[in-house]
Amino acid sequence: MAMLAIGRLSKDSGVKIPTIRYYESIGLLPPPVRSEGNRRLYPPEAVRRLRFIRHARELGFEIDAIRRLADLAQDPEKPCCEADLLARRRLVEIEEKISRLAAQREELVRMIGDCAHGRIEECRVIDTLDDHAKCLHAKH
Amino acid sequence: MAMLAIGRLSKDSGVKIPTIRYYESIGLLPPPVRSEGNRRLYPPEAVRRLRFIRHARELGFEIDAIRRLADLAQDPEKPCCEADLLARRRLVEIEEKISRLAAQREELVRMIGDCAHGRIEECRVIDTLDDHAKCLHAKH
DNA sequence: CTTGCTTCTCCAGTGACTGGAGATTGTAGC
DNA sequence: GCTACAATCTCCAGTCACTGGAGAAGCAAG
Repeated sequence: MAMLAIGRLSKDSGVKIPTIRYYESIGLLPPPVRSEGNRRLYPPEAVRRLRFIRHARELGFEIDAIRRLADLAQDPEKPCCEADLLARRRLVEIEEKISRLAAQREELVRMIGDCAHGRIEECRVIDTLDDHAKCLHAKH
Repeated sequence: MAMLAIGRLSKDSGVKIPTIRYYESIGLLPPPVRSEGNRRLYPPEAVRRLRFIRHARELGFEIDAIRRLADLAQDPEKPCCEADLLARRRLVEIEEKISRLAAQREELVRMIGDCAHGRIEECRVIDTLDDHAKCLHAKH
């Protein structure tokens, strides 16, 4: 089986070279064998592992969670409740983030809409920032 | 007028003491006068300025933007188009973030819903992470 | 043999804080 | 005045997940 240089692995997986090295340094990606000239040489499976990691990152999982997910993926016999739990946890996080952002959006829209585009003195944007009591929602 | 110690300012503004010192170090908050014993002594207006900053942070503005907003707030005669622009820019950012999160949410919900809670081998969560082609949307 | 590409290691920077160590200052009670 | 104890001081390191630069070495083609 043909081994891959880091540049090739990077292209095939969509993960940048420094990031691959970073993942190795934190133990997320196992250290590969080296060539005589000290270059990293990866087995073809590394592409799959890195794609897995990338995909999980794109869904916003933290490195620690990915470590666990990736370990689980190696072990087909285990029950999948932990994977499920991690996914649900991430989902809760996402929903919290969305509602926080939605509250921010609402207030910004109101600030911008109210603004008469005159001088700072009567600017709703500055005015609202200046006095939190002028927000409809104190939730953010 | 009574000057405030940093602990008092912190309580009145809702900004933690180390954060206040940090804001000073990056030039967001002007360095206050010092007591004989080298303690920071703030004028009462500092409370308002810090609340302004906190409110803007809660709306997700970056420090650089807040610097500009806070400077504008000092100058009632200026036109408010810059404040308006900064707010609109932040709004666009928020909307982008929300749509990215919504896409993540959608995929996670699908992964979790499809999962039969059996072994990893047939786990939809792991399976989907493993093969991005199994996502409906490649958008995240 | 030279040119240019890839890779190597090490280190510093990002943003916005947060917290700890160890020293000093201020204050309240006795 | 003395003793606790609280508040504050400075400096530095850590957070998270990378990202990029410097300078050196290896490698492939012409």
